[in-house]
Amino acid sequence: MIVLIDCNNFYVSCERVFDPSLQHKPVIVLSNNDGCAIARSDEAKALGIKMGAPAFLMQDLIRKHDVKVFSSNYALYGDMSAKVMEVIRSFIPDTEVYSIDEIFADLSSLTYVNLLKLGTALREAVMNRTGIPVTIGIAQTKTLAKMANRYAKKAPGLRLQAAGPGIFVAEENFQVVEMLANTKVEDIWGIGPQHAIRLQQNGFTTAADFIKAPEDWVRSEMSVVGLRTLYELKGFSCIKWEPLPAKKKNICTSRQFGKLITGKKEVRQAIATFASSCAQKLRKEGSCARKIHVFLQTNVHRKQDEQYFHSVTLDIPAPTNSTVELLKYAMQAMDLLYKPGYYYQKTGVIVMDLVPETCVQMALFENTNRKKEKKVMKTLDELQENFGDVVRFATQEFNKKWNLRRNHLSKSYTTKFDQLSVVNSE
DNA sequence: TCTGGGGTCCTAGGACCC
DNA sequence: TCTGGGGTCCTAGGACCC
Repeated sequence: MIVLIDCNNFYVSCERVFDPSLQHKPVIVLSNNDGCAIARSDEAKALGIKMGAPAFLMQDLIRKHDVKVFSSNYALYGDMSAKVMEVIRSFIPDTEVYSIDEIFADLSSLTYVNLLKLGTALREAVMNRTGIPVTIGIAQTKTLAKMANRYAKKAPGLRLQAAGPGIFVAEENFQVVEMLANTKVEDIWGIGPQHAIRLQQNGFTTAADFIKAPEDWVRSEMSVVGLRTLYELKGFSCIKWEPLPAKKKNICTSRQFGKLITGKKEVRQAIATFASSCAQKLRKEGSCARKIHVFLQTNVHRKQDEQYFHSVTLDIPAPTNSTVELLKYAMQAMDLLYKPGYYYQKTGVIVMDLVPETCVQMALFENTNRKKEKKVMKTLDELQENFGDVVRFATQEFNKKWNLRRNHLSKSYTTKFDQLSVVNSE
């Protein structure tokens, strides 16, 4: 059996841990630039605030209902996530971290356990040790566990058996049947809006309908991905178990600007900053890139402006994770991309075609001193690790005009000593 | 004035090879 | 009058996830 543990309204719950006065109040956390709502408390959802809703359209609602608003604080959420995962692993060693707020655990190595009791114990332990509320779904496969988890959250009135608060166990056949019958196709993990429409058009409304669909039809309409989902729902595991995070194949850093920019200098600063961030992420992964892709675009939502969407991909002769080299190529790309006269809103750098740094093929005419450069990068990473963003390459500059808006940032409770407040005396 | 930022996998079709 | 057959690699685009 597979367990899926999912943190409830995770970013909001993190903010609540450090400010208990936020309990029972509508709270939302905004995306970068304070753009859209990306996490909502139950109270905020009840007010009709949708996932991804733009903040500037909700100003009245926020004022009227005194919604508490936060800029996203990823350093904090990352730390809290690690703590939650640690608690889970202390119960079940075989786990797969699926996202910042979700973790799968495989129970097959455990001898007989009462699943409902296990779920209850997990919820209580995570709450006691981290303050984060979680929901638990237990079933035969990952897809079914996902569904059980969702079912525990969304359909409390319908659950007949095998449920505690925030838990649903789909173990016996009748429990699975009940869950499938009460789950719509669009709520199945792996079925997005496009496939949901196609399924509905063909008379498949619920998961119980979908499970009866002919396999060759599913294969031709939804490819092998859809077929895997179908098998998973029938109780046959066919989604890979990945206990260790796989190495990334692409790494991307991109942002919208705090305000529209036009100048080449600002665009250059931004691209340099993102390229340098990609280089850092690459070194952390232990990978080198063979290609770099840079894109630059205007704001699609501003119909009155002339639009510009362009990108360039450059091959890198010898795979690298050196900031110096990546900056060089990023600047070449930037010169190809930038055209004056547009109001730019967003740019980004993607490093692609990654290879492990241990098996990097040298270029034919090597002219950089790799050993020396590696030392410089190592020092740079250590400085960053210990003191934050204190050293930069000249092109990045300081005093950015286009910095993110983060007007509602909570304190860095877990990462900065001077902002620490005593929360938990455990 | 203001609309996120990451990722993955699969498929079809073109280019190219013998 | 005739116009092969089989393969690989790469890329763009679509669909999905959080």
